[in-house]
Amino acid sequence: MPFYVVQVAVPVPLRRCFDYLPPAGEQEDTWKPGQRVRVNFGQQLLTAIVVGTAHTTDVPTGKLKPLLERLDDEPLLDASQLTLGRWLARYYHHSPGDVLELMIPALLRRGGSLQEAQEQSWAILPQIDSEPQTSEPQTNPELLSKPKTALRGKQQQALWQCFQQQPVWTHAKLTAQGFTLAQLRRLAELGLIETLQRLPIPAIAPLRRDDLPLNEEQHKALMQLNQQLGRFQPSLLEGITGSGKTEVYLQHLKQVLQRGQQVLVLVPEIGLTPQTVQRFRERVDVPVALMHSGLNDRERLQAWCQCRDGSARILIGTRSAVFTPLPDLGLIILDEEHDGSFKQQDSVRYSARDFAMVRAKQAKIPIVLGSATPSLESLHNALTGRYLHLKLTQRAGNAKPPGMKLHSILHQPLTFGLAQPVIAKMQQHLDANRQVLVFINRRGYAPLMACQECGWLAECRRCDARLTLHQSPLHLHCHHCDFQQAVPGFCPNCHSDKIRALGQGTERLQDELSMLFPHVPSTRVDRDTARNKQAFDGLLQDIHAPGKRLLIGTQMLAKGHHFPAVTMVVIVDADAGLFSADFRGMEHTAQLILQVAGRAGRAEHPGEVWIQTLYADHPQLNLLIDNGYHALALALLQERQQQQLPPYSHMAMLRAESPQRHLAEQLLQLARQFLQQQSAQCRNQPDQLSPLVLVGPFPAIMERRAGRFRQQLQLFSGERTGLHSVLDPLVDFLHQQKGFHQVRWHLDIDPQDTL
DNA sequence: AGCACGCCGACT
DNA sequence: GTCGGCGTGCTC
Repeated sequence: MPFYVVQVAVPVPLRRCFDYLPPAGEQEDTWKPGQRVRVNFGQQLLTAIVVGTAHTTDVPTGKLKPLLERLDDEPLLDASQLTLGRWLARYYHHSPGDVLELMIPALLRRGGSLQEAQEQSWAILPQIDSEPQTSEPQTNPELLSKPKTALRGKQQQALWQCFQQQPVWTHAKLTAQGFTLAQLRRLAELGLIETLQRLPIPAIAPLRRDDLPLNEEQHKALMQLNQQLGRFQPSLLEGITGSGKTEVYLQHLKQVLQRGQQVLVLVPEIGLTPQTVQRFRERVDVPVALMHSGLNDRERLQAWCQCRDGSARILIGTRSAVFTPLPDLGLIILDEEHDGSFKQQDSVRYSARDFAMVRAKQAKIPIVLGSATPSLESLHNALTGRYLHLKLTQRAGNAKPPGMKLHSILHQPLTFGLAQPVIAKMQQHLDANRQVLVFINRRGYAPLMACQECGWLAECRRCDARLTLHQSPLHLHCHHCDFQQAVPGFCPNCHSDKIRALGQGTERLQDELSMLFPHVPSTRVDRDTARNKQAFDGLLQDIHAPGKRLLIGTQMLAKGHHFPAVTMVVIVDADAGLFSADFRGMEHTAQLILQVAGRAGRAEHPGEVWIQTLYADHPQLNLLIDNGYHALALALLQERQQQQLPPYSHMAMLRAESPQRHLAEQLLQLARQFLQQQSAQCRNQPDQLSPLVLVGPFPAIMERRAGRFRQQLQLFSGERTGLHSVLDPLVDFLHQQKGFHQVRWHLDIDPQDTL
């Protein structure tokens, strides 16, 4: 047998693969890319992925170690997924191991088997007493007459009761209720229940709603989408809030399902609500799988398997669901495509939107990006004809668009941060038994705690930030590093007892509104009140109670949920977002304002939106209010073009942080020098690429965070290939640098936040 | 990322 | 004399 080595990707952040010797006698063609193997790597035992075999290797023979064990006969990832993995590793400049971590569920990453994952549910067996004429030989005779008497112990009785109420249970759910494996085995021995080889797909609600009637625009969009089936074609569905995008998705994806294909639906983290899922489940009669952060490892693996073996036909999921194997994938829908949660902000900083685009292209299938407020990147692609541009400009049904109004608070007396006309208007809506939503993008009681005698401010020890005062429970909290401390009784600087809360957060606003409107119930929705899913569901239940109500909240309240009883929205302070240092600041502010505004008047009552601002003549804010998002977006695109910012250039960001200010900056200075040399060399070559523009290094907006000083270097280029060709040498160069102790750095491709 | 090796300060 | 601090280098 000729000499060969097996190349594997190891789960370490090293940007290369490693060669191993096959166990004696193993034929070369038994190694298939995508199989998992166990390897000794340094001093550790790891699970790695086969990427190929080779007849030569650069590694000295003495260094080669043998593979220990093959975990899969058939590859876990198919050729197309491995290709996508390679793209991901190259594009985001990460190791193949890091990338495969993303593509494989945690349970399998740790060496678990597919079967193991699927044996973990139990089902009731058909009972003898319902068919008394036959008796099976293995059945316990005691059971024939009185099944329950054979069950010893209260726990077994209770377990049996569970199965009579619901025929199939996952192992995890039963153990969560305190039942043990021994009790389950006892019931299985008695022939009452059995384990299932595969978890059955949840039953479909019998209710199968008919298609809703479409208006002319929706119909036109649907017809255009239906023409794209079976080939790669991106579309941008730009539809104002309430224009019925979801109905278009639903009727379109039915076409795909009818072709026998699967559909992947990606939603923002906060958007995967029971209502959303219910809406899909009640309209299609195929199994729907879910993938989101609320699942445990086993549930996640089960959903993954159902998609991979084709038993689930629709997958609805958040960012990471974009990697799920779907052999018959026929369509990708990515809703709220502008949402920041599609970009991962740590480890592999990938964009699920951009990756979905690559995946759709590879699979030769259509992809639909939907948004009321598309990102300038996607809008640019639509305007230049790379995407099919579909627009929905009318609200579906009888709903009227909300009236938006800028309200100047310049020189105006404010009561609890609200202008008199705004309060009067709120009173009107509440008197009419309607709900009023008050948006303030700051949680806690007050953003500042200050001494009135000496001007001392409560600051975080580890960040360049002030501590936020929280009332219940009473404490000071840093929203950037999670540092918490007690509220001092007197000023630590001058010992005065005149320390006061300055400014207003959701907690304080709720208190103050209860003074202004003493008999109106209120619900606050922010990260503190909606700490977990149960708490959030409880709040939503309150909100859906009939009658007048004040809703106070941060952007948590603005995303994903429908509040049909809200007829007025107040944006307490629009100004914070107007002068952001981030070049995407205005884009994000406009998206947020429209998202909040979209909560008003979704039913037949017209809504109104009051936006308080000191800058009522701010040209871009006025453009948004008078002419809408699209008009503002065009103006912002023009600015971006003038400044050669994305989407008119490509961007990467090198960030570094360290406990010592100068080390982070020094490393980025070296990086800058290196990049300048590199791009000078490139320019001497005949196939001249567009120049590399370097900005920085400069300190991040909040330089010190959690005790580390943060610096950044921005890279821009007109051509993606030109930009990327310089990044691999850069990463190698950075790895070679010595003496930068405790400097952490990372490369962010197409960064979302540039602060 | 881990993990080991190695070279300097404070302990039985 | 050792225990252990973390700086440095390597992983097929």
